[in-house]
Amino acid sequence: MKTIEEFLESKNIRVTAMRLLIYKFLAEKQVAVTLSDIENAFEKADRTTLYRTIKTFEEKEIVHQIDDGTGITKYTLCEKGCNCEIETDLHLHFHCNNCNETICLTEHKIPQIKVPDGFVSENVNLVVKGICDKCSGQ
Amino acid sequence: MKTIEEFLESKNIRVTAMRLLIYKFLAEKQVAVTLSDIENAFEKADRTTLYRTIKTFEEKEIVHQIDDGTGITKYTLCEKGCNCEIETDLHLHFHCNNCNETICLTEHKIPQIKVPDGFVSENVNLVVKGICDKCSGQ
DNA sequence: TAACCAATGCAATGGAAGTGCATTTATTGT
DNA sequence: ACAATAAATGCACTTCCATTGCATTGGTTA
Repeated sequence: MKTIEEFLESKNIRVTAMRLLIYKFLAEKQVAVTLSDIENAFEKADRTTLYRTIKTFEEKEIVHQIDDGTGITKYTLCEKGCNCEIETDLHLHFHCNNCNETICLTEHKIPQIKVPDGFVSENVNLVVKGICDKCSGQ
Repeated sequence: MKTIEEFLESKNIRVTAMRLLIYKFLAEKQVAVTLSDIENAFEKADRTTLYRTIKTFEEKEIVHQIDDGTGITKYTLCEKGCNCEIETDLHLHFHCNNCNETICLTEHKIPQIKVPDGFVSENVNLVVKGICDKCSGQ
């Protein structure tokens, strides 16, 4: 069990207080968060810092974006089984129309999508919308 | 073969010159268009009018939105086989990373997506990114 | 023809993404 | 330990798209 500091360093991310806080914030969230979510959680921090921190995390591949169709970019930590650095990885995300939360179903694989002749598939974004387990009362 | 006027009226959309022009513009486009695309095509028209016209078309279900991950909403005419008013319809869209165009592959059905227990799927948005047939040279 | 309602146009707002630059903080070499 | 260097942070600003309020135009109907 590595510490967060060691983990960040292993990814060539310089450890700062702010980055540790943002990482912990993302880690304890079970859902994808927007920049504003992070902003609200750390009122002292500047929006730009958060923006660039997330961007750094993305480049170092410990965070990936989710476009769930709400028009606002969301972010979530990459987990085991999340090969988001691989172009052909299929991102399956679920957006709850009730609580408005978006989660990453990394363990839930779906079949390869076929495209018509002449088309070359490089990347697939799949967002399922509906009611999540918490809101459906199960 | 109904005229456009008759078609719009059958959908309870009042026919105006502007609406006819916008409808024709959408009809002759083979790809999904942004508001700005329409704006550029009709320099005389106000952006608001275009925006509200598209919104009316959406409400009357002759146009549907596409979120292809570029961050800019695109629109396209619903066609035969496009049951976008049905919640469970699977929207398959293809976004070309080369020419940046997005098309609606309505004839291309894909299998039902399964979600974990407790989750209720109401709607699926699937965007495949890659190289389109024109750009792949086939 | 007057009254009404929808469509249009203008102006302005809001939210999110992104950038330039100065400042602070951390790292490296001597 | 200290100077030189590079990265991280904070502030201000810009841009782009989506959206709304309000006044005006235009078409329908009684």
